[in-house]
Formats: sequence, structure tokens, C-alpha cells
Amino acid sequence: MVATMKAHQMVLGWVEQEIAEDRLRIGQRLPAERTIAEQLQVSRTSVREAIRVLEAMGIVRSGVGSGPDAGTLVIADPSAPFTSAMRLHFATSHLPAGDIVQTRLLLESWAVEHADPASASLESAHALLEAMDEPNVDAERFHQLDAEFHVALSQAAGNVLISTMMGSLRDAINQYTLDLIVNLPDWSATATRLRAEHHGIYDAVMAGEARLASELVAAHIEGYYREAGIPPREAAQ
Amino acid sequence: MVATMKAHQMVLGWVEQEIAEDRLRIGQRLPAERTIAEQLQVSRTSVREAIRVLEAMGIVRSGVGSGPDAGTLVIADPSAPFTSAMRLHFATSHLPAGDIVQTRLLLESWAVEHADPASASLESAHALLEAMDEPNVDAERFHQLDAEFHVALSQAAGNVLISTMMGSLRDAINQYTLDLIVNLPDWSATATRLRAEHHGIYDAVMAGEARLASELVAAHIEGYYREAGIPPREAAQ
DNA sequence: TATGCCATGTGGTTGGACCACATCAAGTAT
DNA sequence: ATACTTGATGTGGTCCAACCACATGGCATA
Repeated sequence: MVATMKAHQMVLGWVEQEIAEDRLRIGQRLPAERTIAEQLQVSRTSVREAIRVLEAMGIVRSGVGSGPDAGTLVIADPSAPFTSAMRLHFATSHLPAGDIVQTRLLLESWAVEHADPASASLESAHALLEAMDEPNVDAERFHQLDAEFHVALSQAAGNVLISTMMGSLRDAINQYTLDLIVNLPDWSATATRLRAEHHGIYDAVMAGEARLASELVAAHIEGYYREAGIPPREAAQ
Repeated sequence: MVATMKAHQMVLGWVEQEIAEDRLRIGQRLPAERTIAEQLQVSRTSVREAIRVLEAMGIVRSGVGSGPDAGTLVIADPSAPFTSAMRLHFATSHLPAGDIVQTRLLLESWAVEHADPASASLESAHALLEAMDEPNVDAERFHQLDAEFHVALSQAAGNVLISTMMGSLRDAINQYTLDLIVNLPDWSATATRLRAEHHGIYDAVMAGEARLASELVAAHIEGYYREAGIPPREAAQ
């Protein structure tokens, strides 16, 4: 069993077991690479390959030097694997943009419908709204705030998996849409419309109008991507 | 820019670019590790670290020897990063099981509601139904068929991202629920109920009763996990 | 013609060496 | 006594050279 496994996979399995059995907790440091190599009787190279994978999964984070930021420590960044893997798979053309948009639509409209108006993340959302209302924000800055607003909104439902996925989906095709959106013939008019829609969604959530909020956000997202030339996939019926 | 990047990240970027600009397509082979190392002026070690990451993402697959199965070739397995990363993050206890169940509920009920009754995957689903109806399938086998049935059902909506995520979510907590389910006091009765529910869902989909199918599958999943002791997270309101 | 063997090219693994970096303790100059 | 310098230490980052296991394909041989 152990002998037939690739060396780096053995290390991965070891780390997973250490985490699952609570010997490794978030914030704690892994043993030094050389130490792990000796303990598991594999080369340091294999240990490093495993750590690279864990790093890509958002499970650990490595830092050189000494002190608190050094060494390899356990973190929890569920968005890392989604964002990077999604971008790659999107690049292979085997993951249609329409599917991504449609999925984001589903996740975010659910999140908004189930948002808790008392959630602290809605305060962040409101602050972001005001930042976007500033008359002299440029298109790029607006785009950034826009993304953060949607993430904050989704977090109000309290499901970390759904809000994480939602954000990653947006990121995956962000570069794909950014240029198209900011170079629209009348960006100013578009920005005005987006501002109004954002306020409408936010107000509906705060008023507890779950169904309305959900419909507004769905229309908002669909309109956004339609303008960018990526309509959500037609649902089969 | 290039100089400040970690070596293996440079390789990752190179591969992503090759894929994005269509010089690397699915099914094609990457150059040999030693060749890439020479081309990009990095060590073979760094190339291998990058390939390990791509492998974990389901973007490439490596094989030794000669012939068609040898070398590192580009594949498209979007489920790989979800399944493995989800399992790890679940192990860190920073990804509540309730969130996972709730998300699966959302994805699958959507997929069933938007399923195309003419989809070929529904034929697979039907075959799986019949296999589960065999009186002498044991609990473990039933569980396996059950999982495949739900995946086949989800694929009928035609959104590869949603059906992939759905399957990975189930896998992530599969081990967690398997023991509990098969060791129920009266497994036989549970199996009978599950069979009936499966048929009900399938029939509703085939009849085009989208809304009904969606509600049936939601109740089915919720009941399943409730019996296993993992009720979906209460939605905030 | 049929069989066996080995050259070739692939990824898999290892050990060792060196570098860059950040800290901390010891030593030194003021 | 204080402030500064300096070096020891331990971390990940990188590279190299070698060897292994494996699967094929062509060559030599029976």
C-alpha cells in the first residue's frame, strides 16, 4: 500500500491525516521540510512537491527566513483551488463561459435570497456602495469595488462554500469581461445604471424582501454579462 | 517581473499561456520535463513542482515508459481539484458539513429542475435505477450506484460545472456518511424508501414536471443527510 | 519467420550542495 | 549602561547529477 504510492502522494496523505486527526491545526507550522523528509523516509524533493500541491489548494503557505512569517504553516483559503483551477480549465475551452455565468447566477441569487439583514458583512457592502457612488472613481476602481460588493453580499447568507465559489467564478472570467465592460461606448451611463441596481438589491435585502432581492440580483448579473457578450447558457428544457 | 517569480510559478504561467493561446490542446503531450527545463531556463525540479500542481488540478496526467500512455499530456478533469481540495478543507473544520450539504442541495435541485428529458445521461440514470432494484445488491454497492445515479441525473441539465461540483461535494463527505447509513437499524427499509424516491424523481423528470422533480430531489437529499446526522445548515433569515 | 534482448526515452526518486532571507544572540564600540 | 554591528542559526528556494523503473521498438539471433 504505502510502497506502491508515489512518494509525494504519501506526504499528501500524511498531512491530510495529521489535519483530520487534529494534530495539525490552522495557524500551526508544519515541521521543516528536511524533518518531514527524514520522518517519512522520502527525499526533500518529494516533500516539496506535496507542499506545492497543498499550497495550490490553499491549505498551507510557505515563507522563508525566521520568525512568525517563516516556515510552512496551515491556513484555510478555500478560494485558492477554485480560482486557479477554474481559470485553467476555462482556458482549455472545456468549461464554457456560459456555464460559469449560469452557475454564478444560481449561487448568488440563492445567497441573496437567504441573506440575513443583520449580518455584519452587509455593513461592508454598504460601505462599498458609498465608495462606488463617489463621482470620480475610474472604471477599474469601480470594477474592483463592484466585485467586493457582490462577495460581501453573498457572505450575508452565512454559507462560506457558496460565497467562496461565487467569488471564484467571477474571478475566473474577470479578465475576460473587464476590457469589454470598461470600453463600452458610454461607460458613464452603464455605471449609473449599475449603481442604481446595486442600491435596489441592497435595499431589498435590508427590507427582508428576499424574493425581490433574488430577482433583482439575477437580472443584474444577467444584464452585466449580456452586455459583455457572455449570456448565460440556455437552460435545457 | 519574471525574475521575482518563483521558478515553478513561471512554469505554471508558461503552461497556462500555451493552453490559452491554443498551442497546447487536450490530448496533446507536453514536451519532456528535461526539455521544458532547458527552454525556460529553470531546473527540472521546478518543472516537476509545476506539473504536480497541474496534476492536482486535473489539467495534466503523467505516465512513465514509452508509448501512448507515457509522457505528460493535457487532459480535462474539472472534478479533480474540487474533490481533493474540498476533502482537505473539510478536514480543517473550517468548512462545515452543513454548508456542503446545503450547497449540494442547491446545485442538484437546480440541475434536476432544468434537466432535459431527452438527454442521453438519463438513459444511464435509468440503467442505474434498475441495477439498484436488484434485490441482492449489498449496501456498499447500492451506495456506489446511488452516487452514480445522482451524477447522471445532474448531467441532464447540461451544465458541466454544476454537475461536477455536485459530484465532488458528495464525494467530499461520502466517507463521513457511508458508515452511518449502511449501519442503520433497518437498512433494508431505508433502501426500499430510497428506491421509491429515486423512481419518483426520475419519473417526474421524464414527464417534464420540473418543479415537482426539483422538490422531490430536495426532500430526498435532505432526508438522506438528516438520517446520517448532517442536516443542512439553517438558512439565515 | 519468430523470438529474445537491449538501446532509447520517458517520468520517479534521491542526496547533496548552495543561495537568499529573517531573526536572535553575542560581542563591540560608544 | 546603551546602542550598534556582526555572525550563527534555521528556514524555504533552487539547482545539479545521477540512478531507477518502465514501456516501447528495433536489432540480432535462433
